[in-house]
Amino acid sequence: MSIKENLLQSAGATLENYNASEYIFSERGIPHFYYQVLTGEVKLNNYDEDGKEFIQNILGNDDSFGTSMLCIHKTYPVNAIAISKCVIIKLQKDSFFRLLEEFPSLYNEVFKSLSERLYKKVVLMRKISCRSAAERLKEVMQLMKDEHIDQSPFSFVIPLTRQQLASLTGLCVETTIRTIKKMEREKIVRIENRKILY
DNA sequence: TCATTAAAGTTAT
DNA sequence: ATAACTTTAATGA
Repeated sequence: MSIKENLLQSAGATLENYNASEYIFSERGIPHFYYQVLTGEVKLNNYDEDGKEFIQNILGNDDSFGTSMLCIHKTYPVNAIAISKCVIIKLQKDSFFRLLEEFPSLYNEVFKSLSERLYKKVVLMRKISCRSAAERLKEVMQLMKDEHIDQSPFSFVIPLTRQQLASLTGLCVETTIRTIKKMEREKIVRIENRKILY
């Protein structure tokens, strides 16, 4: 779900380097660019009044982000922050829309990608609301695992810290840790040198 | 059932 | 070294 890098380049896109924890854009900012991850990982998040983080989404290789806000001229409802060192390709808003005009097939790509995002968001929201901690964690892990080919038990290494898992489910870290431990005892997950296998 | 606080051990920068 | 993450335990809503 991405636009070819060379196509973006020819339309005038530029590469940006970010270090872990650097902001790419922040909440309430005005969208000016189409963004796509080349390497590394990016999270979309919010902080509540107490400073507690809620992660909306984690993006990786070839994922685009911030696109929906570009189309509806509203300010960003989230921050975009680099999780690791990463390279982001970004294209000026006007150039992005010109590119879509020039290559209508891209419209389908973008449309499909946005729809997919929306679908997953709805599914995730339903799964993490009104459920026990263990169920929330299991559903989030399952959703991530669904993206991968190998569905056999314990084949999927959860690519998140317990902190991030907590921020993604709205649980506190301690509860997350205790629940994961319990799930290990119940053979739902396996833990190998601190990595969670599902 | 889960959040919060505190305290201590471990890993990453 | 220092910050970030992980873990355990006690306490309370």
